[in-house]
Amino acid sequence: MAGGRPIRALNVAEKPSVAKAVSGILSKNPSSGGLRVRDGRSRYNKIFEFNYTIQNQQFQMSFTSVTGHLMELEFEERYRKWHSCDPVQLYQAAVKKYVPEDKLDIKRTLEEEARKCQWLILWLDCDREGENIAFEVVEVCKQANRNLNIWRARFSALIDREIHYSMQHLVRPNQLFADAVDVRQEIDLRIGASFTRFQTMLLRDAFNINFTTDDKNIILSYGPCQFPTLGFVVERFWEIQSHEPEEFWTINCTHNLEEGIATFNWMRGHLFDYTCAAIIYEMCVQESTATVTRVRQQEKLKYPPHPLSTIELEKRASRYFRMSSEHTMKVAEDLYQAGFISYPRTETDCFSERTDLRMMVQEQQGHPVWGSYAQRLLDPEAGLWRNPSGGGHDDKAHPPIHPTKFSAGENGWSQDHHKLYELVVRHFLACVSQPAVGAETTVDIDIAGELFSASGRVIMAKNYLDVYRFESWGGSMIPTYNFGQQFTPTTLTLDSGVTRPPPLLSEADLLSCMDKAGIGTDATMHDHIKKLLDRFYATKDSNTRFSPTELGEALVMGYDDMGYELWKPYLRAMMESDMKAVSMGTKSKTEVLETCLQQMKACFVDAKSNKGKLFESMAVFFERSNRSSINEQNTVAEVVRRCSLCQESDMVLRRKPDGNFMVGCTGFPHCKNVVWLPGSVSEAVVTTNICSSCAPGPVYQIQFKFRRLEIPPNYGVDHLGCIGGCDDILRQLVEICGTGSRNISSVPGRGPGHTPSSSSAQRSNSRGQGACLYCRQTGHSSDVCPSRVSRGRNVRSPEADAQEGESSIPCSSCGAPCVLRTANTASNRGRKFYSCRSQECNFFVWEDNINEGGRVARGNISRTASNPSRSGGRGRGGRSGRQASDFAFVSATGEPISGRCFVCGDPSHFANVCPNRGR
DNA sequence: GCAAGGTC
Repeated sequence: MAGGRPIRALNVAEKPSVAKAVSGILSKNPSSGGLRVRDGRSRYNKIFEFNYTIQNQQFQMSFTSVTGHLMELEFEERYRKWHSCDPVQLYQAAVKKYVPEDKLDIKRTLEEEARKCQWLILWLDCDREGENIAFEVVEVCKQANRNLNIWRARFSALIDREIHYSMQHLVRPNQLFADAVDVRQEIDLRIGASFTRFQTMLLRDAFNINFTTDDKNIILSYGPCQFPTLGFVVERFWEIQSHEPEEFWTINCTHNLEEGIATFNWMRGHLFDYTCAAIIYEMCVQESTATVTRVRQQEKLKYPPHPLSTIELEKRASRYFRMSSEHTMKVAEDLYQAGFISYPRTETDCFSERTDLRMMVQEQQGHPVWGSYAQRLLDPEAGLWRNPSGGGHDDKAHPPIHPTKFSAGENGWSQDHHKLYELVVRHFLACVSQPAVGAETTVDIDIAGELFSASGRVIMAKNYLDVYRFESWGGSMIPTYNFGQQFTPTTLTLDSGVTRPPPLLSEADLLSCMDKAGIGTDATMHDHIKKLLDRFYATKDSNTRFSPTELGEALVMGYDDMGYELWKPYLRAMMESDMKAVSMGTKSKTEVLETCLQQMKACFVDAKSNKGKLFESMAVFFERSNRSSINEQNTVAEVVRRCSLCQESDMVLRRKPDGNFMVGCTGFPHCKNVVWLPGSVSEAVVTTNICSSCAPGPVYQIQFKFRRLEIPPNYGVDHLGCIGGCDDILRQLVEICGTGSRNISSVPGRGPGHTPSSSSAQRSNSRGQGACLYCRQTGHSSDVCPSRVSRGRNVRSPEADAQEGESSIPCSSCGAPCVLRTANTASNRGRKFYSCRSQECNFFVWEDNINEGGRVARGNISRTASNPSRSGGRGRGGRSGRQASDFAFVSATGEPISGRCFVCGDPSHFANVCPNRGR
């Protein structure tokens, strides 16, 4: 590059702080002539000036910034109004990128500066969005100065060496990265706007959604990020609702010594089969001497967390302080703006090797609470320092969140500012500390062939736990044992428990789900969560756990009933992989856009024709509204034909407040032309088929669905009909069923459709009333419908567990699997029993014996203090020589319960020695 | 009035 006259270059960063930081670094050299600052058109985006040399060429640098995206994507004016078009048109409607009003001042600064420069150097963040913003800046600057020489600086941290290196090794901007973002923007806009308009106009006025005083303004939004987020909440809620508690049993053993108490856990964990657990327990009781089979001592380390990314900050603030992710980001932004912490929106969880970590620790030495810990960290003799280990994420744009300025608390800080700053500092100090060290002892014992294990832990060095007060690592003592040592347990109990459903999703859980599925970015995840609350789709309790509202559940249920997974994260995942393909150049921008929008349009059209499902799911929770007749004018009605009476307006298909359909003239009340349809219509959709005989045309045919129970058996449920006068079937059904022109209850003999419930009390019970939404049978509600089991809402059903021949329990005699079978003998036909699969073993037990006779001792049963007998018995097979009659059981309350055989019910022996077994 | 993504 030649020397000579200095070149004027305009540098642009993504945010003011980066413009300031990079200018500061580049102007440190005395030859820079110092750093000068002047105002631009925007009060936030200053312009920094300094001199710089790139490969012997002198430059006069101006360095300014934007604030994120400079442009927005929007539909052309004629599509902006909600009623301007059928939402389906939004899949083709023209869109344009423009600079919104509040960014015009930045645009003007860029134009003015660009005119004075020969070079444009782009310092946007080095991610896809940054690259897209770079091209927005290029577009604006090029319009002002077509001859600009355009360069891109690539940097991953605001560190002197790296910034200088970037400036000396400028590259060209990457169009493919920017294209990928263009694809995302367009898809998000078209899908979001079309579905939001569709479902809002369809449902808002049709139902009484009583969330606000003015629920006319409620928006039922759909978005490719917000809906899957709602999906996570609803799915967990359904999982909890469909949980069926299942009883299980476990054997616990304790041993008390002067040194302490050891609690031994059964290696089998727990068994769901009582008989099996009880028989094993019985064996243990009869041969209750415990033998130590292994003593293991190990050093265990508990590592400090990785450096702090945004999602971790949000999750931990939620867990430790119950702060919402949205509030956390607000407070973090304040701390960042005031210079106390680094940039809070980062995916990076590892520090660059060039970061001066020790200097950051030094800053904290004077703090009254954690200052002494910082001092210890810097003392080589303390041996507390450890270079932080990263979690493998790097957004190449920002470092992990860390303190940037010391503070012992500022005057203007709220409690939450204090808490969050403390979390950032303690987390940072923890990251550069040694892990906590513990000595763990594990003792395995054998009782009658069953294995149990106990462990204890002594904390040897707390290390990072000294400063990271949010985490703990419990220590527990265990007495000393030696290999081969034998002892008699102090207690040996058979305890029962019940499986519990998972808890509602916490905010931290929700963030994890989103992170895993790639929903949102570090900077937007909290927005999506907040949107669920703002849209009344979900609520958050004081424990930061989320439940869907009836509205949220109804919407997800509606789409689920249609068979779409629009509420699942797959659409976003598909878009993400397509975006990657675009950014790699393996797929073109147009190809991805066309394919995705084509698929989504087909889905939208299908959803529109299946809107009855959304109506049905909404009707489960909400009353129909009387506003709908007026406001249905606002929905985009489907045109059937030009009105043959007034010949001025269209005849459109409408659904009335009572749920019935009609075709009426839009010229009403001036023109009163109307075609009444049969009252038995449950769904009606105008098709694109044109009737070949009715005139004047076109008259579009309508696809009808009739309620089976309301039409004669010789008529089909599905019918493609015409209202132009040519359709005999339609005419006959009007005669037979009547029209939907009267109130449904006044038509005798007509089966109920989805009659709107008339009170809130009724509404709250609506799930248990009327026909099931799924199979339309009465007697159960849709959420427990057996036909839904396979679709995942009911996680498990008892019927599914009791499959003929399914291997379900280990044989208590030989250990081989027992299978559940159904008897086919004359006396026991249909009766279920378990039998052992082994040819050598003939273990057999009636299932109803287990349920009725087996549970003789509910709750905890344990051995009494009486001495166990080891005298030979009359049993056969397995572990011989046991006799049950010497034993008594006590219940959890200490009352004695005599033992009883689970096979034949005889109290004189146990099942494993039952003479009737296998008969 | 709608999305999600930047950012103040």
